[in-house]
Amino acid sequence: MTLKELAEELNMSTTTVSRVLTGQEKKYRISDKTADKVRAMAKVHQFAPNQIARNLRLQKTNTIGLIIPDISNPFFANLARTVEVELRKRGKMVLLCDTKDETELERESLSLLMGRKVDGLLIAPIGKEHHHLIQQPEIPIVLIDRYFEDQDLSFVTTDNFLGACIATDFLIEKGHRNIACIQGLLKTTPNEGRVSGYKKTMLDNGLSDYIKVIGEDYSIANGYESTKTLLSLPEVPTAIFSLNNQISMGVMKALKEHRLEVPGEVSLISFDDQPYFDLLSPPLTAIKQPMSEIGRAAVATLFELLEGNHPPNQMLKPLFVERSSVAPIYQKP
Amino acid sequence: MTLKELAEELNMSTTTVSRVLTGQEKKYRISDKTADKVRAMAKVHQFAPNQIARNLRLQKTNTIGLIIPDISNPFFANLARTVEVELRKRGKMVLLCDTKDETELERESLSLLMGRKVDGLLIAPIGKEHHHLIQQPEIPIVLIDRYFEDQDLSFVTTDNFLGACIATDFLIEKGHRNIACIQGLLKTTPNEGRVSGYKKTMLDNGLSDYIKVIGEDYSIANGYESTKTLLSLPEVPTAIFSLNNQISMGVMKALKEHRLEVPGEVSLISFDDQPYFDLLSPPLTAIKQPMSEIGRAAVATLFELLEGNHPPNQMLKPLFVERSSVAPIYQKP
DNA sequence: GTGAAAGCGCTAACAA
DNA sequence: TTGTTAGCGCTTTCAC
Repeated sequence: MTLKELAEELNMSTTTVSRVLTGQEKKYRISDKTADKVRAMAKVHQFAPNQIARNLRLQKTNTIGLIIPDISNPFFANLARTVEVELRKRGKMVLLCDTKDETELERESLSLLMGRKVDGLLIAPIGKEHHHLIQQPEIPIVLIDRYFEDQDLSFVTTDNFLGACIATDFLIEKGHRNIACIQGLLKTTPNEGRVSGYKKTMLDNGLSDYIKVIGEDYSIANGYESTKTLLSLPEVPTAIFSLNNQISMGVMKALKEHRLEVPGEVSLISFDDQPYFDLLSPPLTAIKQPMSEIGRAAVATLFELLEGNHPPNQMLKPLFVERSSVAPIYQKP
Repeated sequence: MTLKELAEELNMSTTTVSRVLTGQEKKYRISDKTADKVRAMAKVHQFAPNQIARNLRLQKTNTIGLIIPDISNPFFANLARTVEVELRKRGKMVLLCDTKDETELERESLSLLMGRKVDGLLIAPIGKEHHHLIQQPEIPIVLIDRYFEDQDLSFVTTDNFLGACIATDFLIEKGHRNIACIQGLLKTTPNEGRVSGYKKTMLDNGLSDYIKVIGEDYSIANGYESTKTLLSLPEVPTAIFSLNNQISMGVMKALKEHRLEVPGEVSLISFDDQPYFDLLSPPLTAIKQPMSEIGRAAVATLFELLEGNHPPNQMLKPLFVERSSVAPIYQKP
């Protein structure tokens, strides 16, 4: 049923009906009697305005595009959930695009979403290239997790540097000196932040000789291979700091294969906490990113942008979740 | 830039431009020269048609609504990924709704998506109520995972009955007799299928005295509490069959707290495989649902429906993934 | 207080 | 081979 049909049935103009249904009755001083009649009839017919027509007329879709590299990664799945819930609260819906970590798909997603005239964009970019992120015409964009120093797009992210400092500090306090770091995707801001935090802390503690960064992406395979490499070193590290959850899984797998006990023989801290970390053997000590906060902050930032403001970028504090994958070094002389 | 502006710049009618850009040049025998000019100019201006206007005119949005109870559950996250990728291949985008396992939100999502005139709906329903799933006007709907016997909506699901039979059979073959089953949400088809499979297999093997079904939803808490109850029984089961991944996490937690060794003292099989099952201690034996296949089948079914066909419902075969959480019973007399 | 009519940007029936 | 025009369903300016 259309607005027009409804109006005909009521013997009124579409204007009046529309005004009542969009809550502008006061503004146009429509009589209560008329308004009530309209509402009653609308209810009877379960009338719902055609959003497409509405969008076209209003030049606004109440739709936000959400672009993420891999929704099957729990990190992003959690993010997607918070974002969806927050946006819905504010009357927006989300068009989801999974880029499968392929820049080409990211580019494509972006133009598809622009064609659909989304009101704004929430992007967890892949991060290798990023100039395609700025589109014509410009619409509000908030980057999540990864961002770019040479572009002034708004972003919300974890304070990766701080997180890495906390993790490294903790290991050092437990007496570790030979601490290796297995990194994720090179040249992406989170990775660089984490690596810097690690390096800085090592340096500050006079452990520059032990600084060892290895690895190249956020994958199980990378964690696995990198660990194997570390184990083949003349001086095997007593602790590993792994820069995301997937890498940690690879590390665990390799360690298990080599029958090395954690934390007895090798200690491990992971960036990115996950619910199942509790159930691993041993339960993994981790730096937890505040996912819900990130999601909420991203949405809030986007709304500021939509309202024409200039919200500040946000670096949210990570949490330290101590479990039992780190042992003091003096246990093993 | 709009089609009209483009046409003006080319000194042509919008009709011609539209025809070329929608690939109907042959049909209307538009001269190559004209067509080339149009394409060239469109490229120069990076013209992309306004999809909102297009949708309104065509009465079709090329958008599919995806409604799921919890995208942060890896089961649904995986599903969402396959679905998104498959739909995109076929030129559709997805509007995502997370219902947080609340029927009210499911209802709301449905009407929001109807208002946006999605071409079809993919729903993993919560399953407690379901009459709101049939909307006016009717549009193609495919249910995923859960479905309803008394409604003839198309569905794609795992053969839950078969999966449960395989799991139970395996335990029995290993010599277990006292096998408990921790179930998920009551009165939902997957749960009922799994429970029936368990019961049937126990019955067929003359173990009716040992049939024990406990639990009430798909949560970690339920797995945890139910396990505690089982452990307080005079005759503690030698094996537990847990009906989903979340429940299994709760089971593991409770078992760990009680310092019961798996599989030494209690064996465990889980419905729903997850990547991290490999890393648990011990690695969990599981019944794996073919997520990618389910996603692909759901999309394929939806397209059949969109084309006016009557595709058959699908029950896909689960896979048995043997790891090391089940021990033969004679190890423990 | 209410309504007529224009127009958002596109496609397609009909005309030429 | 190309163009004119109506209309998808809604909101809103302007008029009464």
